[in-house]
Amino acid sequence: MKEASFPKVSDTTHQRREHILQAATQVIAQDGLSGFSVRTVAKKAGCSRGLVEHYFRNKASLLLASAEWADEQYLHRVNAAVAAKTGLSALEVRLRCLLPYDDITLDDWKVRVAFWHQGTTLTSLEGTSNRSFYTVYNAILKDLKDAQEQGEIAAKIPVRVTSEMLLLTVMGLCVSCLNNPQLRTRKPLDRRMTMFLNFLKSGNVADLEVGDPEVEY
Amino acid sequence: MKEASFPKVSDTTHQRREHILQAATQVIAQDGLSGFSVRTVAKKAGCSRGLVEHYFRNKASLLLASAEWADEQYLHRVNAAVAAKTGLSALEVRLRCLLPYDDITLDDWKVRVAFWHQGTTLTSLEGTSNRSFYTVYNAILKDLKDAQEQGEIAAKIPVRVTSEMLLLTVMGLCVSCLNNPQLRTRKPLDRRMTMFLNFLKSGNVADLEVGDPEVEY
DNA sequence: TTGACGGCAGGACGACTGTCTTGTATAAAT
DNA sequence: ATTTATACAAGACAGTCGTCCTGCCGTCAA
Repeated sequence: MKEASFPKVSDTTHQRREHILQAATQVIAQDGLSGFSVRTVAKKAGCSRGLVEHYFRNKASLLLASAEWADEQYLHRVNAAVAAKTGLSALEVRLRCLLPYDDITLDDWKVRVAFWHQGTTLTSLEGTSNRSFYTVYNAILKDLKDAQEQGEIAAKIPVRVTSEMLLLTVMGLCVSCLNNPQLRTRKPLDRRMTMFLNFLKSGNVADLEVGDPEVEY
Repeated sequence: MKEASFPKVSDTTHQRREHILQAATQVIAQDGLSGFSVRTVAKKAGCSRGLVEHYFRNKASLLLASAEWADEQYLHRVNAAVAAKTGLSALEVRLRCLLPYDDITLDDWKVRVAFWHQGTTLTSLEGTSNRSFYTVYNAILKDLKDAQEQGEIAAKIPVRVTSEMLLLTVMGLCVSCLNNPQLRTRKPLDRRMTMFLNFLKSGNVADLEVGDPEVEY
């Protein structure tokens, strides 16, 4: 076998690749897809165009790799945060990892929306967005099932549709935060977070309201 | 007063402007923002670059006008569909107008996502997206209040947070449809629609489930 | 009849794009 | 020691971009 004798991909090589991908997602978050070019990514990464082209066949594959990398990064973060938690407490940190409490998660959502948009044109990106949706969905579903087994929530709650609705709502909330600076501050987000959890525990819409709304529309 | 003697904006002038705006949103829906240029819009509208530049100072203002136009178009459609309805039935058609049942509403969401993305960079677009969100929110809120007065839903349902959650969920659902072709067909959308409505009427999560899910994740 | 002017078309230009290509330096394989 | 392959840099090029600019044509004012 020839492959076995080939030198393993060195650490620095892998690191440089990741470095470029990080730069790429930063460019997208800061300047959008219109500011995303091989040159700007190279500049952000502090290297030459040649290097970027060396690691990525062309612009499209750089974009695809960036989408996958951004997704992985989120999964790493959430897995570290959830740690050994299960049930409702796991669900809570999982959702909190999504909410744009800081600039990092806000940039995450900017990047996600960028890829959603790009996915409407470039079909190769469709799969990535879709896969990451179902990854989060399944994680939430498992949390809810655990919560049910542990008796944290009622047994008659339909976990599948509830998981989906929860995720969809959080998605809607996060993209709303993108163009509403008022919304993406600690208090409004926390209020909605406790709303969701109380709602799950009681299972009744009447218990949705938690305190006064912080903004009047 | 000099303005009074000026000839009114002729119908053809106004129509040509709208024609260009329609072409612009079509370009965005079909080819995305990366395919959106003065030249491509002109070609789609069947006129010259000069004409586009004549009606719109520059590319940015064309983009902004397109965002506002797309928003108006949706409002016209939904107002015509809602007509004299009130309460839950009004709410239902309002939400159904959002769901991507056909290519028109699907393109609508493509365009919306495009502007969300653009809004993360171009702050002049932020306001438009935000305003249109609260327009829909207020409409839903009114429907829910009416439904409450008419006794269609329980009096103790907190209408404000419920309206918000409903809208956020639908937003999340619609963007999910963008990169999940399975989801944007009649049956899955209808199932979720009746879920939402049943949920409002009963007010209990336990009643969320409606039939079997059409897709297993 | 002359002149002004708005609707409209398209040329010109400099900036930027993705990609192809050639270059050099370093390290591994023979 | 010499070949081979890889890591990396940057020049060249053809194309597209937004915008400015000039010009044509029709209409209305004087």
